[in-house]
Amino acid sequence: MSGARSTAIGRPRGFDTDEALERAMRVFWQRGYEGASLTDLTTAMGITKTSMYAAFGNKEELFRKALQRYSDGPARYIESALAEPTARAATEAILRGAVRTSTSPGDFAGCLTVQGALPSSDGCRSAHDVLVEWRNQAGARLEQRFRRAVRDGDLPRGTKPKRLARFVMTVAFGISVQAANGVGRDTLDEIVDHTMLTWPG
Amino acid sequence: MSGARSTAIGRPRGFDTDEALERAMRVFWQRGYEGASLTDLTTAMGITKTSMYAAFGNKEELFRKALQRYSDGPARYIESALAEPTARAATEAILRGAVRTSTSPGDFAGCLTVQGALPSSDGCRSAHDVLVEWRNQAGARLEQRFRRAVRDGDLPRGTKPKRLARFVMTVAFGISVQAANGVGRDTLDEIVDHTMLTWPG
DNA sequence: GGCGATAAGTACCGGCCGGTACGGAAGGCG
DNA sequence: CGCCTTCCGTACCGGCCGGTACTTATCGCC
Repeated sequence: MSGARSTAIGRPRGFDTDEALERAMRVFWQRGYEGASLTDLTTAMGITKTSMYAAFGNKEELFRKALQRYSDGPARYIESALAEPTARAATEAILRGAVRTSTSPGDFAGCLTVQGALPSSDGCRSAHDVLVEWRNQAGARLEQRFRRAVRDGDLPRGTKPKRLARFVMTVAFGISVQAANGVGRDTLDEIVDHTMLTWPG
Repeated sequence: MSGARSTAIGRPRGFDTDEALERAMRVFWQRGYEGASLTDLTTAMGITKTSMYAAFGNKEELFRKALQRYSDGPARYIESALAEPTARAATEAILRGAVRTSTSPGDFAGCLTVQGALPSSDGCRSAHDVLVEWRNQAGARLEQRFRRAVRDGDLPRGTKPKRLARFVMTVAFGISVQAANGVGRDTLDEIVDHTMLTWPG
């Protein structure tokens, strides 16, 4: 991000962009795109609006970068889940990960990518679209993982990867709604238990 | 609502409150509580702000009434689902109903009670709380239905009603997120098919 | 120290937010 | 008809929204 050109000229930045972005991410997580005002964001980030605009562009770009950070941080479990040796293990890792992230103590209930901007008031259309894309892509990657599993004989021959992936993602999304509703970690883990009982084959 | 006192005095109302509320409900459905501005609402309702305030109180009360209308209209399927003869039929009715309502053509994708206000920016805390309450109550009623089913031998003796109800509600919530994501009715029905395969007993 | 470059802080922008004051319009009733 | 009551339309409120112009502070380099 910071050019880090051989020679850095000018007054150096007075804050840590990574930490500021982390804090912004949490505000978006808690309040959603619309609900997070610039005042909320910059206050949490500990900087002024001008600094925010200089460092991140505008609110929309800040959100995009916060979402990226979310993917690399709290939602990293998706990446590692896909690397699990079996489709079943991948699924359970995703669901357990969703539970853990949606209920991490000290953080906020729910999932940034679900709470962020479900409805689409005109003003936040682009944030909405980014999240739709994010969610669909997550499903697509799981589908691809399942497709490979069928090819490898890890899943029964008749299994439809797309359908199974959509089912798993549906449960994952539902989990984050339940978490936002105040349902606790243990209860959500029971839901995962129940879901895993239904595994094909 | 309208007093309808034996003698109606004064200038009569120039619009149909039911239809206005219906239209307001749809705006909330599409945009969520925060995303629906008074201008959006009154424009869709075809009345002025003053008329709206006189007839419904304020934005928050309007939302509450719109939610009630949603319960009595698009979400009526929950009521009838609970009256199904078996727990399995009730579950399938809820899930199919969620699919149908979340994807009714001409209306908007998703479910008012999920899209309405998932995150809680300070300004919409009360709308948020109302929806949390709504969702939890829906789950509680399903749980009670399951509890009866266990008592009646309709569900296997070991079944945990609370757990099963939460699972079903999780899938239902997930369905509405998927619908908001643009997933179509047929695909969602496949998810219901898949879910029903897992029925205990 | 002086200069160029970048960041930080202040004060402000037009616009929309939810909500309201007020005067006129439209009905029943004597 | 006048009168009372209720509703409608306009014009407006303070406050916050996302975003910005301009000044001041802090750096590297010569």
